[in-house]
Amino acid sequence: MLRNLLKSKFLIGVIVLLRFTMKAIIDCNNFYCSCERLFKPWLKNIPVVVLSNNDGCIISRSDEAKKLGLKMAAPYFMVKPFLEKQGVQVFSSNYALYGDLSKRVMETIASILPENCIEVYSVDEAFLDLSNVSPIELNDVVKNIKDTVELWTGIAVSIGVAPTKTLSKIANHLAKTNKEKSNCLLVLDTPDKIAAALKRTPVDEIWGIGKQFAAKIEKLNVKTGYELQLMPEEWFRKNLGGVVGVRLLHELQGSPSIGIDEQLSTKKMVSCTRRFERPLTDLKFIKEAVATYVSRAAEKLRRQQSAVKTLSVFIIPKEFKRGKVYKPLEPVTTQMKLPVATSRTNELIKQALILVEQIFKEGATYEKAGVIFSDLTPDSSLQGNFFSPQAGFGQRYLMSQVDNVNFSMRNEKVKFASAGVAKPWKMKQEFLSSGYTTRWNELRLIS
DNA sequence: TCTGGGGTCCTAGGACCC
DNA sequence: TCTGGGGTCCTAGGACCC
Repeated sequence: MLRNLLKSKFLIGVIVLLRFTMKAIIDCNNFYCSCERLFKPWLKNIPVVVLSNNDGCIISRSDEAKKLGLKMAAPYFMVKPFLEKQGVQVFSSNYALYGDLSKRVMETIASILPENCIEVYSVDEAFLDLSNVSPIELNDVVKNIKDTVELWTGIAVSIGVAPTKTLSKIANHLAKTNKEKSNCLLVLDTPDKIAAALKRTPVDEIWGIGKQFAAKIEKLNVKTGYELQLMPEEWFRKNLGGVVGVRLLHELQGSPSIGIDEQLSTKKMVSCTRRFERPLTDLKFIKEAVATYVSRAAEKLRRQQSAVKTLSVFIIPKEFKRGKVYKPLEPVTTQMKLPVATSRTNELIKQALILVEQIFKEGATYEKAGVIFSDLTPDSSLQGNFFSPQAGFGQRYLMSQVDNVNFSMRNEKVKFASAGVAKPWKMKQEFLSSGYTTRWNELRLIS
C-alpha cells in the first residue's frame, strides 16, 4: 500500500517535472514541394520534386515522390529519365517564394503562443517553449497550433512534443513515419512513452548524430536511442565531441540541456557561394562571379546592420576524372583582415578581386567560387582607423538605396560594373516557378 | 556535360606573455 | 650539465544541422 502510494507520488513528481519543461518542434511537411503546390492545386497527388541551386540535385520530395523511391540529394541528371517516365513535376528552387511562406507560417505560430516562446530554427522549423501549458491542455493546444497554421497558410505541418529538444525531434520524426495513425502529431509526456520512442529510433536518426558519430556507435553494437542513453557519460565525452556529447546524453535522458533561444540573433558569418553553370578557365569571368557574390553577401550583411573584418575568398578547381563516389575537390582559399570593418560593396569587391588574383592559376579550370565574411561587428559601433576614415553617411545611404531597389526588384537591377554583363557563370534554373507572393507582376490571377 | 548552399559550435594546438 | 609552467588568445579544421 505504502509502496503504491510512493510510486504514485513519484509518478506525479515526474509529471510535474515534465509539465515545466515541455518543448515542441514544429516543421512543415516537404516544405519546398508544399510551397510549389500551394499555387498549383492541380499538382495534388502528383509526385513533385524541387532541385537545388543550379538544378544540381533533389532537395525536396513530395510523399508521392518518396514512394517512387527517389532519394534526397539524388543528382538530377542521373534520375532525369526516371522522373520523366513517372511524370514527376520538377521545379528549380524559388527561395523568394519559400522565404515569404516561411514568414507567414512563423508569424501564425507566434500569434498563438505567449511572447518569446518560439525559436525559428530553420526556414521550415521552429522550436516551441510549452512550459506554460498544463499537461491536461497539452494535446489540445498543440492540435490547435497545427490546425491554425494549416488553415491560415495552406502548409501542412508535423509536431513532436517532449521534455527536451532532442526528444521532441524524435517525436516529430516518429509522427511522420506513421501519418495515418498519428495525424502528424506525437506527444511524449511520460517516461514509458519516451522509452518506447527511443526503442523505435535507430541511432543515426537522432538529432546531433551524423555519419562520423554513427560509425563510432555502430562499433559498440549499440543500435537504438534507448541503448545509447544507457552508455556511460565518459564515453560520450570522449567519443562524441566532448561537451557536445554530454549534452546529447542528458537530452536523451530527458534532462533539458539545450535551451530555447528566442532572439532572432544576428549571424556570425555571412557567405555567398555558387557553382558555375559551366566550368571556367578565364580569370575575367571568375572575377565577375566573385564580384557578384560579394554584392549578395554585402546585402545580407547590411540587412542585419553588420560590418565585416575578415574577408575570405575560395575557388574550387574542377576535377576531370571522378571516381565512382562523387567527392568535390578541396577549395583553394585565401583571406585578409580589413584595416577597418566595412559593409561597403565597392570596397569589399576591390579587396576580394585582389584575393582572387592571388589564388587563380592560369590554365586551371574552376567549377565553383565563394566569398565568406567572418569576424562581423555591429555597423553602428564601427571603430575609425587613423589611416582609413570610415564610410560617411552619404556612402551608407547610397548602399541602403541600392539594397532597397535590388530587394524589391530581384535580379540586381542596379549593380556594380565589375559584376559583368554576359555572365557565363550564372546559375541554371530551368524550372523556376513564379514569385506569386513577392512580385506584383507574378501574382496568381483568378478569373 | 550535369552531384547545393548557408550556417553553428567545439576542440586541439600553436603563439605569446609573464 | 641542469633552461618552467600556467593562462589566454587565435586559428584551422572537424563535426553537426537544415
